[in-house]
Amino acid sequence: MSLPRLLVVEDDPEMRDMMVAFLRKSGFMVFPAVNQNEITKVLDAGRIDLILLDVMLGRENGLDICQSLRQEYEIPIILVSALSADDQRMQGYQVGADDYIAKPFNPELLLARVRAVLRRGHRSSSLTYRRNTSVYAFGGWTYDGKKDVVIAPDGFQVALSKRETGLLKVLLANPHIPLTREEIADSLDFTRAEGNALGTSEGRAIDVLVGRLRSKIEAKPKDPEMIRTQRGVGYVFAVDVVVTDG
Amino acid sequence: MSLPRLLVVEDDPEMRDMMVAFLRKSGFMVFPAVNQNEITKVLDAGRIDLILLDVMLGRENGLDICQSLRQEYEIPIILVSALSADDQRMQGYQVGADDYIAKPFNPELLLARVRAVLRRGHRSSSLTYRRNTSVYAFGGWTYDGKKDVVIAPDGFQVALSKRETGLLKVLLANPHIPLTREEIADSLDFTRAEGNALGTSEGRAIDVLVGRLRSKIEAKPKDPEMIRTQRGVGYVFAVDVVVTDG
DNA sequence: ATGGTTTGGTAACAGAATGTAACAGTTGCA
DNA sequence: TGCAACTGTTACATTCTGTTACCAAACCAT
Repeated sequence: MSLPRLLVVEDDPEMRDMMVAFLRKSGFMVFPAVNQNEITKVLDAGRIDLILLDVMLGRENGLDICQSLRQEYEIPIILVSALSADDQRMQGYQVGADDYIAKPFNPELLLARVRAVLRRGHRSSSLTYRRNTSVYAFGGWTYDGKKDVVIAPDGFQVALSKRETGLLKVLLANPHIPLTREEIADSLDFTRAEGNALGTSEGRAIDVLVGRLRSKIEAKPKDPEMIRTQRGVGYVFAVDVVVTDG
Repeated sequence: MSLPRLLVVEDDPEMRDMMVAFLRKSGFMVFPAVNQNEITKVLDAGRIDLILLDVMLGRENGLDICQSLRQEYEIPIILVSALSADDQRMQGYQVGADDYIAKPFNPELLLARVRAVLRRGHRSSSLTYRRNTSVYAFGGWTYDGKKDVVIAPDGFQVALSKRETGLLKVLLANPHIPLTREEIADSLDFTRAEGNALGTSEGRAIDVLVGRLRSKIEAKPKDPEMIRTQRGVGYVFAVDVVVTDG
């Protein structure tokens, strides 16, 4: 099969060259662009499977470009930004971005996100978005958001604590998407300053919480199949999730 | 589906920014306003699903604004106030507010209230508001306010004490809305200074009362389905309530 | 292949929050 | 007036959750 074709939109030469080189080494065909004019040329020239779009583009704005692209293309878009403004991320999802990565980022995380978005294709999914009344089916399990209950494959209800349920919701909202501990913590505790690195024990708290949830929903908690560890990144919910409105 | 759109009316910049940031992170599109003039502009600009309205607005008064809005809009309104005046809360309901939150508040509580009000739409419901002659149906049970009797699903009447009935009324008036122990205590005892934190034993008294009511109306008091515990917040009546005028 | 470093798993602990049995004082009724 | 019911209070038990420490696994340099 052909290599996935990425478009990297970044006006900073050093950053652009670094991203292009790294992604090419990782097995992608990568096309660089500096502004919307160049984006258009690349899109007209051939198939693009995913766009990595910097938000700060000199005189142009990545959010505006994203919105403009959505008028005509269904191509997955990952926004990349150095800014940590809380509302910008939400704005990104509002203009149709599929994911959002904050600079500076671990190249492994970038790779994981790119692969995740490529795998699931274009479909908005965010860390914070949750429909409380939906029913989620995953791996033989069911989570009923309206009744707030978890049903095991054997039909029995499993009691989860508030934090465990919160973590499950985050995972259900982001299947196949690697999540850092910071992202998980942000989703569980909205008062946390987003983007702030976790302290040592805060990160361990996420690890312990993941372990506790695993012990309740994994057939083999020591060899988890649903909540996988992504070393150096965080965790990924490696199971298909079917959502039904309540 | 589209994100719920909230309007936060707060003249204190720090408080407004904090609420806006928190609510945006929680998955809402949030629009700030400082006074009635700005409110009008936001409402004219597009759909608003809920208004969070501070009562103390410099030279303007949130209660007056609420009343004014009710002349023209059916948008749910939650009043937010630092004052603890008992009658102010009643005034709020009288001018058409859907809910009332006293500062300082737990962000989780704010979120829970916003979601509850959005879910049930515009419909007056308050902690203290009670139509004593109504008939309430919930979870197979019935409470007849006129006769002041509780009928179990099996058709038999269940005797509740005065305090237990009082608690039930509070819960029936606020289905799906997390209530703190302070709010429950305020509703049960009108002479209590509203907004005052409960003493240790006062809070335990609410816990014991909840336990006693659970033991009478829950199929499994140790695993309650109607009166759920919301750790760190209080309790929530997690059952649909159908009200019929007597 | 080996040793050192980094990262993640998890058992154990501690503090906070909640459930509840038991007790005592209060209230209402016969 | 006596008694039963009611209700607040207390104390103990249980649950929840963050933190710490130890250990195992993975990774990297030599």
